Amino acid sequence: MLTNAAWQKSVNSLPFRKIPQTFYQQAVLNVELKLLGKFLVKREEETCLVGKIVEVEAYDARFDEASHSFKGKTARNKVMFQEGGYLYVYFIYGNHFCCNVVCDKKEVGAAVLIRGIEPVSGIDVMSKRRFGKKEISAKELVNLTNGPGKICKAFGIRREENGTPLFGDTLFLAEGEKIKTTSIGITSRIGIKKAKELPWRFFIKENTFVSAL
DNA sequence: ATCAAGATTACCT
DNA sequence: GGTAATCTTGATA
Repeated sequence: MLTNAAWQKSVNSLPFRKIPQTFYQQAVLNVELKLLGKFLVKREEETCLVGKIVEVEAYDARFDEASHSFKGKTARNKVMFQEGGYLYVYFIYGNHFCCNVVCDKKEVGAAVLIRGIEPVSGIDVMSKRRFGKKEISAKELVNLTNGPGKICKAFGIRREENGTPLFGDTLFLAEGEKIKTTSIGITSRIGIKKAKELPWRFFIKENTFVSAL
């Protein structure tokens, strides 16, 4: 186990520029658009897991019946009502965790679901968690993090990570690739029954780690 | 106390 | 393309 000072030093020496909390405190659709191409970074004891965000969906308490926050604050969704910059993690279908980036001001109740990630570093750790082995086939690789539940499994994001500040040192977002407007696809969101008409799913076109067309 | 729904995934034909 | 698995949550009584 690293000492606190050594930990701090190793975090600061990473080749990633951490996104400040103020970034998250703007309108959810603005944040959502800029999330594409950024890196999700998770520091663990032995490794550093990194992945590029390639698919996202916005949810908003104010005009969006599909959002967990639509009917107001509850024990489950209260993190969504904090000011932007925290991770909202929920458990679904008795099996899976999904993670969201909380946006906008306090009490707004808006967040962006991370649906697709292109693995960059720590792939053997992700593989072990998803498939129980470090070596995986090409077919397994494309299935590693191309869905919200798969991402949380691979990155080890569970109940304990709910409410984690994204401006801390263990789990954060970092500057990534600039994505051209022309290579961004926009559709309605996946897997919901209400508010299907809202075109709030953004993804990087042609990227293999997008969960669906 | 009971119950139905759910921001998914894996596996089947 | 279809569906079973699995259990937490929030609503209702």
